[in-house]
Order: sequence, then structure tokens, then C-alpha cells
Amino acid sequence: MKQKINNLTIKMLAKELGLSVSTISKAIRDSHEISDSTKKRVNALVQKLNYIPNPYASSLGSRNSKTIGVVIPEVTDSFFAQAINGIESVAQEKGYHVLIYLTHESAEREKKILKDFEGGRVDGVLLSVSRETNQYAHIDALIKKGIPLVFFDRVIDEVEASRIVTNDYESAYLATEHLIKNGCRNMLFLSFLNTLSISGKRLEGYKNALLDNGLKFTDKNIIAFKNDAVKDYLLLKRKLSAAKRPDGIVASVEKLSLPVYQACEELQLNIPGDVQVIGFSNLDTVSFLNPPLTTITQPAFEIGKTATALLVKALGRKYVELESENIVIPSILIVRKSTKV
Amino acid sequence: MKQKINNLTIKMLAKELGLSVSTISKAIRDSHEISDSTKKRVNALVQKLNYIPNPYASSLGSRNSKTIGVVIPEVTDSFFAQAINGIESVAQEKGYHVLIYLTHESAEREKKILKDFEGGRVDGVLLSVSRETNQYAHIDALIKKGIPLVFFDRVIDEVEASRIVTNDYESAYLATEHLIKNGCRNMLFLSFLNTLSISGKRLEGYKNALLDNGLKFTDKNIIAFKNDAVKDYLLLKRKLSAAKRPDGIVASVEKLSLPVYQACEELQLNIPGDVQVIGFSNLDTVSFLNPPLTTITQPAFEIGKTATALLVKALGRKYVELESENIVIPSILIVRKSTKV
DNA sequence: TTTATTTACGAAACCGGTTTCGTAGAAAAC
DNA sequence: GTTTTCTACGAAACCGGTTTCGTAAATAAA
Repeated sequence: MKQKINNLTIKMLAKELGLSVSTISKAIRDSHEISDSTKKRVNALVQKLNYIPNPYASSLGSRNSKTIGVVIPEVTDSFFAQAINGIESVAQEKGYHVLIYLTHESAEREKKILKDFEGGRVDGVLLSVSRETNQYAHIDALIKKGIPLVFFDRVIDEVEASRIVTNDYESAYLATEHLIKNGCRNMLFLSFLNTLSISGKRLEGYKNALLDNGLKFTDKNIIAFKNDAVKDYLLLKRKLSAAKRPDGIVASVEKLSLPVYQACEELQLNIPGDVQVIGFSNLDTVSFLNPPLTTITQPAFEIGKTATALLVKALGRKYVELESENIVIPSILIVRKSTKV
Repeated sequence: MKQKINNLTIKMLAKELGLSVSTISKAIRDSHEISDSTKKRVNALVQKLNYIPNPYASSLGSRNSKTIGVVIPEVTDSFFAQAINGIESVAQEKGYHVLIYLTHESAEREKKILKDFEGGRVDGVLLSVSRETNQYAHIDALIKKGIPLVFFDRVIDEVEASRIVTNDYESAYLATEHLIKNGCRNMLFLSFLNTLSISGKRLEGYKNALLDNGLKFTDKNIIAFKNDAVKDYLLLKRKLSAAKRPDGIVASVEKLSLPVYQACEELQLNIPGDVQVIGFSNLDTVSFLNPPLTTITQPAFEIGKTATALLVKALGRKYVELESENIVIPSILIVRKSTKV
């Protein structure tokens, strides 16, 4: 069907040099069983003819693809964009190729993607689960097939695998405490409705910060967005214009900070005068928001790098190790003007 | 070396059903030369055993990988992030896998990546060239190898290939004219130093808008950043504190808007009172900057989608077509408070 | 009824490398 | 000088599918 230009094959090189196919193959991969002199001859011809091995033939024969699969919810989110940056940097350095897949927060998509991986498309997987993901048979199945997987940021606790995360509990605690120290007594906690352990941890942090500071926790202050932008926004506005208006907001997800600013603007609420706001965000524009947003900023790039380094290390080993690492890279609180000093 | 779990092969399925390997292969791919009844038998077993074909074996045999390569300068830029989103959406829909590569604005990297592609790793390529790229032999070489390539956003005019871009000239013209209408007479044009045709077009737009409105154009108002954040920033500040201070700024690259805000803040310059600012940006945070930034916003998602659709269409054809399409998707001017009404 | 097509499938070559294993000749050890 | 060990390479099987081509049986056309 495809009439690709008669590509150069290893066979042709072999004929040209009067060597065998296997010798060429080994020479190219710098095998110790080939003499330096023939290696030079081979490489010279490779250069001259601009020979590039067919990656699929190599992968088939060697049973490894030098490819890692990255499965994330979305890419238009500064956290994930930065994480990809970190991932790609070490992948490129180590000679790995990266296949990227977006789940758009759909567990169904995630399943299909991982299932495809069972066919051996990738040597290893970096996964940040979708918000919808509440079971993990598909993940376990993949791991059982012998394909190393490392979670980053959004993990499933029940699955035995390495994970690189940030300190969600502590940073939410810190964020909440920061508001309390600034005088807040009635704080909203904004998150998405889901089963993600990370939201759970952040919520816990928020909750405990309240309790530890003698404030009481009430479900009414938890807003679980449903990903219906319009409805969610209305809900937020209602909360912000209620009689007992909140005096502080913890936006536990990057995407939720902006609606807060918008709602406050529409409701003529002053930040931080009327409401103080702190958000989990990695955007560098936050410094120039009106007012600049106090944030919990995650080490996205580092997380991506570390996760990939760990995966690559695992791929380098002949036998898959059993023990899985659990690395926590802390987030940082950056105080700006959306919270009082 | 790798002791992958004895994977299910088509051969085993064949034995199990008493059919030949080729029959199974055809049945799975829904070939017309297999009867419905055996297709059903085969699929039933496939389901039952959870058989997933080895993608590398398929690719090798069929000489196509159902994979496209995406080569972009960076991912932590809202334009590219959104573009990837568009790319991935149609790729996933059409059953293509996407390999992603970042050049980090290095022509060298770009060359290496494209060269690797010559080995047949991908069926087609989506490319947005690096800022450094000033020759195109590597691109031509790839195309000559028979691998379809479509440019998006950052193109090389000299290369014969399809391209999906936005109306850079017109939007810069529009942006500049907008400032002029608002009373600006001495406007800075900010861009990166490079040979990118897109910067050239934007610069042309700026220039012609000046000339058409009876203003004179001077090189002194063009700041070509060199990607050295510190020096560039100092240069900007110097320009902004000069005796004949500019009254308007066109930031022709997303990354250049923020430094402007920062510099104005440090220099106590009011936006838009002292300087009006318009930027090319796709960030949705711009509405909440202080003041909200007037922007030229590019249809990034659409560009990604269109480029991919075009590429996939080309891949579907038996023979590579000669004519290359040239699609322009316009950007839009969104007026906010950083420019006077 | 005979011949021409179609339909449904199998055998075998093939895709382009990798890996295993065997071996001649050189070098080292005894 | 003989045996042992390396070194450097080749033949052939293999990776797991796809594709080509041939053909028996079923169906249609003459």
C-alpha cells in the first residue's frame, strides 16, 4: 500500500561492506564482540549513507521500545505542562521517546489507554489518574503484565507502585493556617467532586488546621464543583453573597482560583479586604493578578523529572524490583496580596 | 534480557481455534475476506483471552505506525498547550498515537528529532519550528523521505508543505492600530530576536499600521529580546524610563507581557495611563491581571485540530498529494483595560 | 451442465532488525 | 608444543505480526 522510498536496510549495508547482517547490527549498537576497526568501517558507511535503523524492527526484536507512556488528565494546566517539561527533559536525555495521552478526566479513556499499553507499546508508564478514576483494576493489570508504572501527583493509594507526590496534606494545612493567622474565621474550601486521594488529603489538611486552631469544621463550607462551569460558578456566587459571607477561600485546584476573582469582581467584594484568597497554582501570571494571588505552588517540573528518572532507572534493570519508592517533594507557600500580611 | 510475561500471540490464538495465523490477523482487522462467523469466533476468543496485538510487529509488517510526531519549542506556553490539546483530540479520535518532542528553541535538537523520524518512527509530523531554526535542509530531507509534514503556527515559508497559521500580519496591524486609535504615538514593539517568519509578519503589521496612520517607524522602538531574562528585562526597563518614554507597547509574544507589567510596577508607571499595553496571549488569566490585558488571542486549539485533521487526511491517502494547503485561522482582538477604551 | 466468479481461508514469504549459537583463527596458559 | 581461552564474526532462528498468492468449495453466469 504505502510506497515509501526504498529504505536503506541493514542488509544493504552488509552487502556493501561484505559483512553479515548480525555484524552490522552489533557494530551499530557498539557491541563488544565487534572489533574497533570494523565498527569504524560500519559507522563510516552509516554516516555516508545516512542510515537510520527502523525503530519498529528494533523494538520487535529486542522486546523493548525505548518509549514511555505519559497519561495525564489534561495539558492546559500549568502543573501538567511543567511536569511534561520535566518528563521530556530526562526522557530525551536518556534516549527515551514519550507518547502522550490525555484522559480529560475520564476513567473510561484512562482504561482504554492503559489497556492498549498491555500490548507492549511502551516500556513504562507515568500516570496521573483522572478525577473520575475510582477503581484500579486496569492499573493493576498493566503492572501485572510486567510494565513498570510510576504515579505522579495524582495517585491511587491502593496500587503498589512508586509514586512521586507533593505534600498535599501539609500544604493545605499551611494554606488554611495562613488564612487563620490573617484573621479568617469562616473559610470556604473549593475542590472538585471526586475520589482523588489528593483532594482528600488537602481537605484533611484544611480540616485539621481549623480544628487545631479551635475553629469548627462544617460541610457547608466545602464546595465540590461538578465541572459544570456555569452551575458551579452560580453556586460559588451564591455562597459568596450569602448572609454569613465567608472571609477566606482556599481554592484547592488551580482552575478554581479564577472564578473566585471573577465572582468577587461581580459582587464588588474586595480581595483581601472582604475575602482573602489562597490558591493552589503554578501559573506565573498569578503575581500580576489583581491583587496578586497568594499561592501554594507545586514543584511540577521536579515531580516530572523525578518520576521519569525513577521510571528510567527501573527500566534499566533486568528484573523488575518489588519495592516501590515513595517520594514527596514539598510545595511552597508564596504569600502575595490576596491575603493580608 | 527482558523476561516479559509470555505474551499471547496470534499464533496461539490460531492454534486454539484451529485456524491459520493469517486468518486470525485478517479477522481481527475486520478484513472482508473473512466470514462473519469466523470473525465472531475470533473476536470472542480475543475478548476472552484479552489479546492485544503487538503494535511493533504490526507496524513493522504494515509499514505504518499509526503514530504522529509533534515537534514544538515548548509546552509551558498556553498556545502550545492548547494546540496539543487540539492535536491529541483528533489523534485520539482517529486512532493515532502522539509522540511529543520539545526543542526548547534549539535548532540542533530539532534536527536530531527530525532525523530520527527519517527512520520511520512516525507516519507524519506536526511541526512548529524553533526560534533558532534558520535553515531547513532537515525538514526537506524528511519530506523527501515521503513522510508528510504539516507546519502549524511557526512555519518555514521556503518549505513546500501544508501550513496552518493565524493571521499574524493582520493581527499585529490591528493591535497597533488599536493603540493608535487610543492616542498612542510612540509605541514599542517587543519580540524575540530570530528569523521566524511569524515575527517578521507581526513586525510588518506593526510597521504598516504606523505608516498607514502617518506615524514614522523607527528601529529604536523595536526591542529584540535575546532570551536572557535578566538582560532583556533591564533593557526593557531602560526603554521605559527613557526621556522620550513610549506611550504604548505591543508585546508580540506571550512571554513578554508579564515583564512589561513587572517593569511598569517597579517604575511606578500606570497602565494604561502612562503606557498602554497589548499582548499576544492565550492565557485566560489575562482577564484578571491588574489591569486586565488587552490581547490578540490565537485560536490555538483550532490550529492544533486543523493541522492534525489535515495530516491524518494525508496519511489516509495511498499516494502523497503534491498540493499543500495553506489555512489561516484568524486571531481575535480582545479589548480589556490595559488599553484605554 | 459447463464455465466463470466469488468467497473464505491457508502456506509461506516478508517486514527489518536482534539474539543465539557455533566456529575459525589468534592469543594465552600450561 | 599442546591445550585452553579469547576475539571477531557469520548463519540461522526469531520477534509477532502483515501481505501476497494460491486454491478448494460455493455461487453465479452462460
